[in-house]
Amino acid sequence: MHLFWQHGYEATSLAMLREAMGLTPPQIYNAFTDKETLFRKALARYHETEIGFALDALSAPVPTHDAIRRLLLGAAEAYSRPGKPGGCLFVSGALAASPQAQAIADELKGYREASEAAIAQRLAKGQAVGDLPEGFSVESFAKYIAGVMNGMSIQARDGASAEELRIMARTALAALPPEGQKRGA
Amino acid sequence: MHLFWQHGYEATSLAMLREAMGLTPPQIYNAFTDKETLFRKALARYHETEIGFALDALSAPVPTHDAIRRLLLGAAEAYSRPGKPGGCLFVSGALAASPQAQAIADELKGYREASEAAIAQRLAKGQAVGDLPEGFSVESFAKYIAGVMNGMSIQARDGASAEELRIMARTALAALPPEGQKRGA
DNA sequence: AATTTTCCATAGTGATCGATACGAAACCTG
DNA sequence: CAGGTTTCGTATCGATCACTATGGAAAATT
Repeated sequence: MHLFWQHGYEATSLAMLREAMGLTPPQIYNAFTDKETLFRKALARYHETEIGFALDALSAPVPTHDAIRRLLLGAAEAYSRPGKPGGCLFVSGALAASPQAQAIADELKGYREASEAAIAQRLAKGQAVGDLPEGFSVESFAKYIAGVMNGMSIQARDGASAEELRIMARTALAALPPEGQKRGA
Repeated sequence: MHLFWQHGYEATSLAMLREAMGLTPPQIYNAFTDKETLFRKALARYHETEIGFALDALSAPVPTHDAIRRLLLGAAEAYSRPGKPGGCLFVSGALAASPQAQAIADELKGYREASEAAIAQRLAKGQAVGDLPEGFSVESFAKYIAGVMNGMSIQARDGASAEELRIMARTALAALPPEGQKRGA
């Protein structure tokens, strides 16, 4: 997973994986069928172990502003963990790919779009309970938040520290519209 | 240039370049020495022809807010031009690379860092003339703006339209601090 | 203990990578 | 029109890619 995260799908060779896992080629193919299946297993593991912060943030019983804050600050931390490749595997894994690996690139694009959709859903919920103004486009803002996270992923890859990413996250939060009036307030 | 932009440095094969340029392999190597030099030529051409908006925006004799607005709206347009690969070559060219192509990845990282530095320089100039508050960190905000542009590049690659990118740009601009008092005003 | 069976690492498969050696065609000179 | 030179495309180079067939060692059974 770390190799795919660091070098991307295509640039990670079987020889690198073999050495890192301490397995012989037949062992790898017995266990994972082929390289593409192995990569998908790595994606699933990444989803489970590295970016739980996102689901946690979006499903936490807190006001919408706080949920988005948790999301962005969680990303700042997850994208700059010591000992891990910087950024997000969903971005680094295959942003540009050869025609043969188009299916992999599309799969990662699907993950990114799912993230954006999850943000939009959380914003829509916030709008429904009055955390956000009526005339507010949740889709547009979700695209902004998802885009900022993608940008943080690249900044992390370029060496940005956790603190620098946190500052970027807090700056991005300033674009949120002022908190709406709660119905009961 | 379009092939490198679309598929990245490593995933673009000589066979693809040969077909696209209508040249034989020796012609390519006579003209460009090797693949790496050809890529650097493509980078230079990209810098000259596709992203002049950035230098224009940062050097325009307008208030700082307007300069940053021009920068982000210019990116929205440049990253979604019809007939061109989406996003920015400096991001798509080699975000993740094999160990053999580390030099290329580092070069692109250098371009990204130079962009961020140029933004910081423009913000510092704005702070000097009172467009921005005193206690404002130009480095942090430059990292935010550069990060947003990188994020726009990925959103564009995922199919975001020019209008969607413009909305993202305007949303990002809302994070700018309120315009400071001009000295003479 | 002898024999069979199972398993697994080594060695190699065809394909493709970036890059180039060689033969043919074209061209300028005498 | 002949000779010498230069240019240029084909065919191929060694290396590496993802992937697999095969030989030999270990294990299991009689």
